[in-house]
Amino acid sequence: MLLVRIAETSAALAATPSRNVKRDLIAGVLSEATAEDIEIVISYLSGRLRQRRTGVGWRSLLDLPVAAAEATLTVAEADRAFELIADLSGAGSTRARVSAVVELFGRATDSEQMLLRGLVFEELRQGALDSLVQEGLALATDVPVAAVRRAAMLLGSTAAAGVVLRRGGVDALTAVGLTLGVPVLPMLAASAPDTGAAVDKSGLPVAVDFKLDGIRVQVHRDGDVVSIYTRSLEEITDRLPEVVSAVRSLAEPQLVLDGEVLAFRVDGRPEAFQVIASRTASQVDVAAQAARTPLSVFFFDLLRAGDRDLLDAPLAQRIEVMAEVLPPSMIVPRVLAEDEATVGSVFADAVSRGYEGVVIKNVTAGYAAGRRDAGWVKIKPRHTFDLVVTAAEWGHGRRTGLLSNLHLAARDPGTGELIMLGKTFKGLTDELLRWQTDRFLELETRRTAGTVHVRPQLVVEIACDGIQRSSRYPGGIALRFARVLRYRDDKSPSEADTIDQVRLLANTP
DNA sequence: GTTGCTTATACTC
DNA sequence: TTCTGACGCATTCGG
DNA sequence: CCGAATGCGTCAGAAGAGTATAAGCAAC
Repeated sequence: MLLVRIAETSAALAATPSRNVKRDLIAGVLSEATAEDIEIVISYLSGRLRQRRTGVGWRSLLDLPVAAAEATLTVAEADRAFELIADLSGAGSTRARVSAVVELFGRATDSEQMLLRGLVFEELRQGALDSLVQEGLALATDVPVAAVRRAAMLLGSTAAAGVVLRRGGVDALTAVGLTLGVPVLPMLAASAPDTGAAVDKSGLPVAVDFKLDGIRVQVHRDGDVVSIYTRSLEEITDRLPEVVSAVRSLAEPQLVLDGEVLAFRVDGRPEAFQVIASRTASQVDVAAQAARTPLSVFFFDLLRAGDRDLLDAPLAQRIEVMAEVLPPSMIVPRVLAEDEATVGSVFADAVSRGYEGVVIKNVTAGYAAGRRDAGWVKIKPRHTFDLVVTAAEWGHGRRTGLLSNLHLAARDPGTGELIMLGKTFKGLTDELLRWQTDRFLELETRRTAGTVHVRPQLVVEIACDGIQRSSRYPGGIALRFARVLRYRDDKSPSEADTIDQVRLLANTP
């Protein structure tokens, strides 16, 4: 298939708001794709390259060659080019990568260059990603969407499901099962502001799991072979030797487990997220790091034990089997709750012991991978501060022409200076965006690239999940997941919160 | 040639 | 990771 | 009884914080 077919479809997708029209457009392209092309075509339609990392970023795409006049590139040729580019390494590879990129883009027309750019950045902005492609695939092949979704979850991608479907038809698609060593898309949790809202979503009874602020891991074991995958299904087995040996020590030889790795401080409270993230991201000198910061693994789900496939079993049953095959020390702290009051007390207990909150899980629900429905609902405490806006950045995409990203600062009670703690663009309605754009332009003092600096006059109430150590910001701390709640018209900057008040969050025992 | 700093990329939440 | 807004579908409301 | 209004689930897209690593480059 010619790449221009995808490029034109992508443009058409972007041009229509209707999900049904998008689905039909996708189905049209997929019905034309050959068995050889189908994986690439599905990948591209859902806005992704097949290659996980190519080493090509915005810098490499700064100056692109003049576009080709005629559309000759095929999807297979584009894929092969990215395959070669991804393989480059060592001295001189940066230059080689640039010239390979230039060559590829030089063969692409204008619309194809736009498509390739979108694929590289995963910012196609055509209003269709995986789920709509799944609907299109189902329509094109006359297969129920649910069957496509299920195979995609079990195989880790829609593209993989499409290959099976094209090669072996519906029968092959429905025959796809959980396979040891093939990671499944992880189940995701919805969120709720408090226990009442959470229980409304999940129903009762529920398992109330402590929410561990670490790194999600999916662990497969087939005898001596243990594989560990991240949330995005990247394999990180070699980075977590203690998890490998912990799982190898279990009696059950065949397992698929879902859990979180965590580290502890000497006082027994969980380490900061950054410490665990650093461990999980490190590939060099793993043994020394493991000695310095040992990780613990806590599993909260079990999808396979021996020949028992538990994917569709209710959580209550999966919990029972977990108790059979795992020692209590490897199971997430968890309480079964019949009522909201119990959920509330477990939440309070988890937070007071330094955990991130809780995730409540309906005990009748199966493992619905890749979906963010009401089966799991997370609850986290919400901290709020009144901070001063010192600048705002011009938005992109649907926020073009609007001042969007706010620079937030707290007062230094000693000097009276404002100390920047981070930025946020979240929580702003369209109306608020328009209002603040006008207001900031009135308060403008100077302008730097993409940023309008303003007189520190406006106070916003900001919610965040917590604070973290920062080497970037002058106060040594930064806000985690900051979002705007409202402007405090009733407060002047002198009444905003101080950096000391913000720091108190870090020092909770 | 080695060392140390900077930049780009890719990943976690 | 969080949040807002738009779409599509099902259910309820009103003349 | 039928079209309009409303509610809800699902999806897309706006962009934050940190950390590690490889390659490039300047200084010794």
